Amino acid sequence: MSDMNSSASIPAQTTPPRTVAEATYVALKEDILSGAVLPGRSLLTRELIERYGCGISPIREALAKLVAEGLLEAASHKGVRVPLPTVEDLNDIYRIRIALEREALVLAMQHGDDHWEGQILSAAHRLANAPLPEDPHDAAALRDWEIRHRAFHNSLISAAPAPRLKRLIAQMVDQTERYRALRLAHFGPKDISSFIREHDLLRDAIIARDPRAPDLLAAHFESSRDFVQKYLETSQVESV
Amino acid sequence: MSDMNSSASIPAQTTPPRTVAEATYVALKEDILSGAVLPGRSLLTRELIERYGCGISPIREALAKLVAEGLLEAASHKGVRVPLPTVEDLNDIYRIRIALEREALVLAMQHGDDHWEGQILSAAHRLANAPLPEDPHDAAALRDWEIRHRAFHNSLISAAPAPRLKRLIAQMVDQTERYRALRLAHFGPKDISSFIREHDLLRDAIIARDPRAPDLLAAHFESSRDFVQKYLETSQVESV
DNA sequence: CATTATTGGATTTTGGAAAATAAGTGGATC
DNA sequence: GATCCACTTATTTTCCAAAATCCAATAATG
Repeated sequence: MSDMNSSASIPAQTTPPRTVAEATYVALKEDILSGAVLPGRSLLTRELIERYGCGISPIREALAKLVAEGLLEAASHKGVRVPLPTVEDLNDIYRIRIALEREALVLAMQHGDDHWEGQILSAAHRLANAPLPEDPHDAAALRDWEIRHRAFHNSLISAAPAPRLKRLIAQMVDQTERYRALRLAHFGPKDISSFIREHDLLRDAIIARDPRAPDLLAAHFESSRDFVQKYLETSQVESV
Repeated sequence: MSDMNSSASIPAQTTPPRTVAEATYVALKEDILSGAVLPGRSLLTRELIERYGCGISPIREALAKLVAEGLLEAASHKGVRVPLPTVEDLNDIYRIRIALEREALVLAMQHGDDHWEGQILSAAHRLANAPLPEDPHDAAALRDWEIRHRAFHNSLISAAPAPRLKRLIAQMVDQTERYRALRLAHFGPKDISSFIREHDLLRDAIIARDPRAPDLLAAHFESSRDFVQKYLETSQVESV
């Protein structure tokens, strides 16, 4: 009971994969989000079998799941590939995420009790204690910060009694993760302090049940989107 | 070139299934939405193979896709089943749908041209010309009305340049379809005329770019949700 | 020379059979 | 009489080989 939630070995309450297909799904997803599999290039079944050391069926099942989530795109008889990052796609994704998270936050603020508030304060504290490193190449520290950042945003809407809504939000969070590298690579000290302030304001507004909190959350995501968009446009020419 | 788009043989631009898995997916989905496979009962792979006359692989792929869409729920090593309809689930689904469609409508009203307006007027006309039958047991007429109703709502947001958003909305529409039977069975003359009026107001507000149109759309869905909810609560005891 | 068929190789898709897991059953023990 | 354990059955999950399909390069034709 002492270390049920304190264990930070694995983000969230990751249940151990019960089938090969699940394990493959998790591994493949991580490789997509981390950028290990390049956008645009189509994934060959044969290579995937070697890489993840299993048969066709689990691969196929994992691919189908990722396609349904939108993390991969498929053309019949032509394989699957990671969609290319574009400004249009970025806007499309953030628009959905903002609409859904706003809804979830309203719900959470209606139904959340003091236990929920405690979770938010705890997650905010843990986020504040792992500041973004000045050096954008410190992968381990960046990853740690990302996990805590995710945990913070997750805590905000955790009290919403809407499992489908929360599952959809999780999917959109994954989608925005695809742009993670682009975002973290360009973080400067000024952006960091601005981000921290937004998080603090958000936390306080939510705890105080300030009706403007959902707008703050939306604005937070919009600034995050704009930040990525700025560097996506410039790097558009370089890549591919 | 003459009849590229004019052919109305099949609703929407239903591309013919290119693989067995696709065909199975479509058939199984239709069976779920129409209520042919009962909620709660777990689907046996063996039975599905017989029913749809194919091997395991396409079945498995179709199931995976439907699970990812939320139309089926799966437990590891314990098969899949149609989720039981509940008031909580209904609210969860409609909450998502309303948030997303509102967003899409705002976008469509910004980007829609007169071609889009024409599509709306056309779809509205076709909906008005196929009034809901007085007899709630006229399955063919009900189905025809449903198709036109869907086409109308689809036309409203068709101009939104947001493929991911529209795909997600389509998924949510499917989810609400699960409650189709419950909704159509209890439609009375009063409900019908009320529905028609809401559609007309919506059409006019959107064409006129009335900023209150998104609110009208949300209210339309809310009344639809409340209608289903009323009869879901009473029938909860009977079934299962 | 441009355009259309053909062919070969690569890739996806499928069906069935084997392995792994969960559920059900009966009997022995306390 | 109730509980637990070993065993049997049912079901899901996985693997693999064969069939269907697609793509690109080549040959043939006007």
